Amino acid sequence: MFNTVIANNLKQFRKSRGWSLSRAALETHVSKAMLGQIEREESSPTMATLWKIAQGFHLPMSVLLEPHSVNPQTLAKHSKTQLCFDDNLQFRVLFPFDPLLCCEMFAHQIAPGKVHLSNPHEIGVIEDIIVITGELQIKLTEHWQSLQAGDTLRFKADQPHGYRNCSSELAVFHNVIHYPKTISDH
Amino acid sequence: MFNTVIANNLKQFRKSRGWSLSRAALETHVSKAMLGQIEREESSPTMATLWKIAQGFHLPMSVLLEPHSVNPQTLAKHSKTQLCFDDNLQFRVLFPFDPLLCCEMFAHQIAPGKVHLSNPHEIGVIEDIIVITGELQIKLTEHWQSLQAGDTLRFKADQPHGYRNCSSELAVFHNVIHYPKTISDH
DNA sequence: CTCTCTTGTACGTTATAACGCACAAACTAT
DNA sequence: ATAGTTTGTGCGTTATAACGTACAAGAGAG
Repeated sequence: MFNTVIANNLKQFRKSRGWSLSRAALETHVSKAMLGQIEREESSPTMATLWKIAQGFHLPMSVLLEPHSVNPQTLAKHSKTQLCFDDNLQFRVLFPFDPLLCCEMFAHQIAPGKVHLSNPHEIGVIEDIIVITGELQIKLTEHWQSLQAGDTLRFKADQPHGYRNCSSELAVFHNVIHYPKTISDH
Repeated sequence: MFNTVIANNLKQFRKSRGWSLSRAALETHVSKAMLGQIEREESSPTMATLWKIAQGFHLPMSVLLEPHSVNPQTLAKHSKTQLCFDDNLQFRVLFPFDPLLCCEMFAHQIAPGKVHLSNPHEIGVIEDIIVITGELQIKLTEHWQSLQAGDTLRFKADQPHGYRNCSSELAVFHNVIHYPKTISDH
């Protein structure tokens, strides 16, 4: 269940920071005993507690809630991966989320005539678009704008946005998602 | 705080479904009284409870957790820029250095038979390579390795490294340079 | 109109999250 | 080697989540 994801993520981030339970308790204002319980999946934390933990680690909530494989601090290499199909937008992971860099990267393809509308990310998330081939239209604040191959666009992704391809050729673009490094900016 | 986000989202989705608290309780196996408490922000739900709610509404957790506020604005947009020439490596800026994100991004081209050796960056700098077209060889720790189009590589750039193109076609790759957060003056 | 059903809230009870503290084991310094 | 400090776990206590139930108000049916 979901408590496993949180337990693994909390353990991973605490270890990568080199924090003891006591240090983490000081930083998060959640008791050492409770942090231990969460890591051992002996308790399901409330949202308020999870929020304190995320604040203390200066991480967005989503990072605590998403399943992660362990990302080593050493070199990472990825060969061209299989396309995944998600509605009208095909994608593959170029770099999975890295808690140190607070970003992840995808390569997307959108076929002629297809539209994809994205749900907003949490506050503070910024996205980069780099058009590789074709022509991509992107919708921001209810307004569609056109990007050519070689164009780039950076926008706040904590708002609804969308992609579509009105041309007659496949559009390929890369998407870097930057997560906020601190939550205290809210 | 975060309970407000959840309260608003729960209310919104329940209303849009036309579900009463009783119906939602049946679907989610969370008591009517608790759902009401959550919506009125009188209680901070545990992750286990939230999971049941998401399941009952057939929604991913993230939809319950993300604020749906509108914060529209394009941060940066760049059309295809002019190539610069730097020894054997041609480049153009995709995104200039951003002190908030602590990264910058370039598109590079290296012609057949050319080699480029880079001096080490300061300690902590990490580089991403995304090969767009052609075949690129990259030298790390005195060892050349080959990357194909679609491959990615992340490495520590605070050590000597190099690029070369041994093929008969132009190689194009993108390069994201992540600077450590503590050295945001670039 | 009256009667029945539905709805959301309040309240007391039960279950469990979250806490402070003690302590054994491990680690560090002399 | 010993002494002191740190670490993570277990336990009992406190706080609160989650529950079932009662009920006033609202909605719908006849």
